[in-house]
Amino acid sequence: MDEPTRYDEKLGEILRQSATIFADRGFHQASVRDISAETGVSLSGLYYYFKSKEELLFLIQQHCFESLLVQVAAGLEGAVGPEARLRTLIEIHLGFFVANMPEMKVLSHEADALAGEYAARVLGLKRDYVALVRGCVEPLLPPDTSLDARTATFALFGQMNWIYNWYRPSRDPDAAGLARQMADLFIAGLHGARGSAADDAADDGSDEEKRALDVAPGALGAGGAL
Amino acid sequence: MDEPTRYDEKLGEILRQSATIFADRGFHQASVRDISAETGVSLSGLYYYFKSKEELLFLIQQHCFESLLVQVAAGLEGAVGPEARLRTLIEIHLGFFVANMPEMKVLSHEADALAGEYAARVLGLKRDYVALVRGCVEPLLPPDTSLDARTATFALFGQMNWIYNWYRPSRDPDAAGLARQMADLFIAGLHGARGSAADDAADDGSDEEKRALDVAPGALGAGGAL
Amino acid sequence: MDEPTRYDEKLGEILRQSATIFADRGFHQASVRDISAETGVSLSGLYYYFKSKEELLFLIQQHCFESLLVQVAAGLEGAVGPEARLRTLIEIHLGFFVANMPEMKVLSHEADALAGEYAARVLGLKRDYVALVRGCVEPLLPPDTSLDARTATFALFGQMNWIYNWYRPSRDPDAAGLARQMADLFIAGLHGARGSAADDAADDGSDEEKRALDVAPGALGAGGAL
Amino acid sequence: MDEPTRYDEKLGEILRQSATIFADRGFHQASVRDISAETGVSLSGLYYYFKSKEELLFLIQQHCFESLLVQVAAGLEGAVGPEARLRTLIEIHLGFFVANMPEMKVLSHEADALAGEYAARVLGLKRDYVALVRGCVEPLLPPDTSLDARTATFALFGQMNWIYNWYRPSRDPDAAGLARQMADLFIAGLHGARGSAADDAADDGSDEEKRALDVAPGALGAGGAL
DNA sequence: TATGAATGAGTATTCATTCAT
DNA sequence: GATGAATGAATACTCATTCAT
Repeated sequence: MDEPTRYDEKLGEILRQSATIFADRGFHQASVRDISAETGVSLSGLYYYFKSKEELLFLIQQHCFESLLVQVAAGLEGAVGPEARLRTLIEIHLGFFVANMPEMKVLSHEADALAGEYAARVLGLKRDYVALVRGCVEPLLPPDTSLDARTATFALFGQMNWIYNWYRPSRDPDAAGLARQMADLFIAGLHGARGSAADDAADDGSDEEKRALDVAPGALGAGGAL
Repeated sequence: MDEPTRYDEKLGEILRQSATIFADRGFHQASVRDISAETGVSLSGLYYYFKSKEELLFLIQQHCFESLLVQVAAGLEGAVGPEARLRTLIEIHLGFFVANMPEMKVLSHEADALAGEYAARVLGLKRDYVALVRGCVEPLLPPDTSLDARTATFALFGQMNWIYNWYRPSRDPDAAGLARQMADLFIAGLHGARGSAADDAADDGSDEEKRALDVAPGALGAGGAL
Repeated sequence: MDEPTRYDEKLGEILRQSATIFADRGFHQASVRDISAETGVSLSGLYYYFKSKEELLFLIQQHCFESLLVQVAAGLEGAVGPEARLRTLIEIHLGFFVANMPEMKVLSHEADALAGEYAARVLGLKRDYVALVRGCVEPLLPPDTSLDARTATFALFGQMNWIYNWYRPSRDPDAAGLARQMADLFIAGLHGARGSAADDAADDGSDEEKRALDVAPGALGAGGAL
Repeated sequence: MDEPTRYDEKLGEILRQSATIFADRGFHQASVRDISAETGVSLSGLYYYFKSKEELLFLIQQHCFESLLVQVAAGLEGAVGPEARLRTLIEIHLGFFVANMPEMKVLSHEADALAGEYAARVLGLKRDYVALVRGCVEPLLPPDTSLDARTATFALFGQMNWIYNWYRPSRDPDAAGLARQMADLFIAGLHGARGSAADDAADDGSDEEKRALDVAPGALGAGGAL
C-alpha cells in the first residue's frame, strides 16, 4: 500500500465512471477492460492511476466514505439535541446516498470484495461511522427499553442502505422526503419501544463494535456492515 | 429452462453446500470447482444436477424462497388482527433468515446475478412476497400519515434483510429476540408516524408494485429488492 | 476391432439417423448425446450397438460403401462395351449418392475422421473402388492422349462426389438426368482429349494407387479420396 | 463483426500456420492450443489477433478467397475469346489451389464451420465467384445442349476442388499440367455434350444462383459449394 | 503519461466413455 | 438389453496484470 496513488482530476473522473460500472455490473463482473472502454483510457494506461483493480475499488470506497464523513461532521455541528442530531444524520446519510447512488451501492454491496490492508482501512472508517451513528441512536433509547443499541443501530442502517435495491427517483419521494419518513418511522419506533427484557447495559461499546465488525473468517457477517 | 432439473436428495445436499459457498465467497467469485471440492462430486458430475452455474443459483434461490413462502403462509393462518399478522410475518421472516442464513444471504445479495427466465421467475416470487408484506403493513398505517406504504414496506425489508451484514448468533439476540425487537421498533414507528405531507391515497397498489419491481434497464435498482 | 458389432435392425436405424446427423453437423461437431436425443436411445444404451463413436462412423462408412459396391457389381454385369460400362458406373454411383446423400456425404467428407484399423479397412474398400473406376476409364482414353488415367479418374470422382456441396433435388435434375449429363460431359471430354505431352504409360497401376491412397502423414491428401 | 481484426505481418504468419493446422487436422479437431504451440504465441496472446477461433477461420477463408479473386481478375484481363477465358480461369484456379493447398483445402472443406455473419460474408464471395465461373462456362455450351449450365459449372468446381483429396505434387503433374489436362477434359466435354432433353433456357441466371447458394436450413448442401 | 502487445492462471462447460444395476 | 449416475480430460475463452517503448 506504500504510496497511495494521488488524487488528481482525471483519477476523479475514472473513479466516478468506475463506480457506475461497478454498481451496474458488480465489482467482480466488471472487467478492467470495461472500464477502459467506458473511460476511453487504454487498458494499460489505467494502471497509471491505480495499481490493481482492488485498489480502484478501495479508492472509490475510501473517497466516497470520506466525503460522507465530512458532510456528516459538518452537518452535526449545527444540530442541537439528541433528536435533531439523529434526524440530521439520517438526512445527510440519505441525501448523500441518493446523490451518490453508484458509489454508495458499491460501498454497501461490495464490502467483501476488499481484503487485507484495503479492507482494514475501509473497515476502520466503517467502525468509526457505526460508532458515530450509534452515538446518535443511544440517547434516544428509553431507559427501560429492551431494544439493543446495536440492533437498533443496524436496523437503521438496514433501512437506509437497502434503498439501493428499490429506490427510484422517478417514483419515490426525493431524498428529503425519504429522510423525513425514515426519521419519523425510526424515531417514533425508538420512543415507542419500551419493553420487558434485559437491556444491553453491560455493553462496553467500543470493544463490542470492534468484535462485531471484525472480519470473522468463515462466518457470515464478515464485518462488512456499513 | 424447458425441464427444470428435478429435486432429489443429492441435489438438495449440493444446493445446501453451494449456498454456503456462494454466501461466503459471492456467486461470481465462487467457482464450480470450489463446489466440486466442497461436495466431493467431480466437476463434470455436478453438471448432471444442474445445467449451468446460473441454474444452480436459481435453484437455490427458488427453493429457499418457496420454503419461506410456505412457512409464511402457514404462520399467517393462525394470526388474527393486523398487528398480530405483521408480528407473525416478521417473526417468520427473521426466523427463517437466521435459520437459513447462507441461502437468504444469497437470495438477498445475489439478486442481480440471474438474468432472463431465471431472473423473471425469482422476480415473480419476490413480487408476490412484497405484495404480501405490504398487505400486512398497510393496515397499520395511521389514516393521516405521510408515510408511503411503499417506503415503509421497504424500510422493513431493509431492517430485516440487512442482518446478513452484521448479525452474529454468538453475540446478538436469537431469532425470536431479534424479531421482537424489530417488530416493536417498526410497529411503534408506524403508530407514531403521523405527519404533515401528502399521503399515498392515490396509490393503487398492485400496479405500483409491478412498476416498482420491474427491471429498469440501466437503473440502479434493477428490481432486485426482496 | 476383434468382433465387429453385429448388424441388426435397430442398429440399422441408428446408423441411418446417425448418418443424417453427421452429414448435417459434421462428425466431430455431432455429439453422441445428439444421437441419443435423435434416436431416443439412452446415451449409455447406444454403446450396446457400437463401442465407440469412431466405430459408429466406421459402421456407417462400411455399410454404405459395401452397399454401393454390391450395386455397382450387379449393374456392371449387364453392361457391354467400355462406354456402356462407364455410363453404367456413373449412373449407379450418382443414383446411389442421391438416394443415400447423408451416408455418402459422410463417406466423402469424413474420410479423415477414422484412424488405425478402421481407416485401413475403409481405405481398402476405397482402393478397390478406385481401381474399378479407373478400369472403366482407361479403355476410353485415346491412345495418343496426354491425359493421365489417374488424373482423369479423380476428375470424375470430383465431378460426382462434389454434388453433396451443391445438389438440391428440388431444383436440379434427378439422379438419372444428372448421371446422363455428367456421363456425356466426361465421356465426350475423354474422347476429345487428345494431346501433346507424355502419357502415363510408365504407370504400373496397382502400386501407384496404393501409394496415392496411402495415408501420407502430414501431407495434404491423406488418402481420403473416394 | 464490428471491427474486423486488422491484418498485419504477424497475423499473416498466424493465418498461414493455422491454415496448415486446420487443413491437416480439420477445423474442429484442431485446438487453439495446437495453434499456440505451432506459432509459439501464447494461448491468450493469440486472442489479441482474432477474437474467436471462428473469426480465425473466417480470416483465413476471406484472405485466401480475396487473393484468389484478385489473381483471377488480373488473369482474365489478358484472355480473349470464350475458350481462352475458361482455360485461363482453370489455370489460375488450379495454380492458386496447388500453391495454397492448406488454405484452399480449408476453404473447400470447412465451408460449414462458419455461421452467421462470417458465413454470410464468405458466401457472398463464393456467390460472386460461382457467377464469374459460370459466366466463363456458359458461352461454351453448345446451343442445343441438354447440359445445365449449373450442373456443368459445379462439375468443373468438383473436378478442380476435389484435388485436395488426392493430389500429390511428387507424383502428379504440376499445376500447369494439371490445368491443361482438366481444361482439355472439360472443354472437350462441353463441346461434345450435345443432347436430347430440355435445356435450361428458362433459367434467369442471377436468381437461380442466389437460390442455389442460399443456406437451406436442414438441407444437405447448406450452400457451401465453392 | 500513455499504449500495444503479450501472458499465466483461471473460468464454465462439454465430451466420449464407463459401470453398477 | 438398457440406463442413470458419474468422471477425467479437454475446450474455447477471459482476466488482471506487465513491460518495452
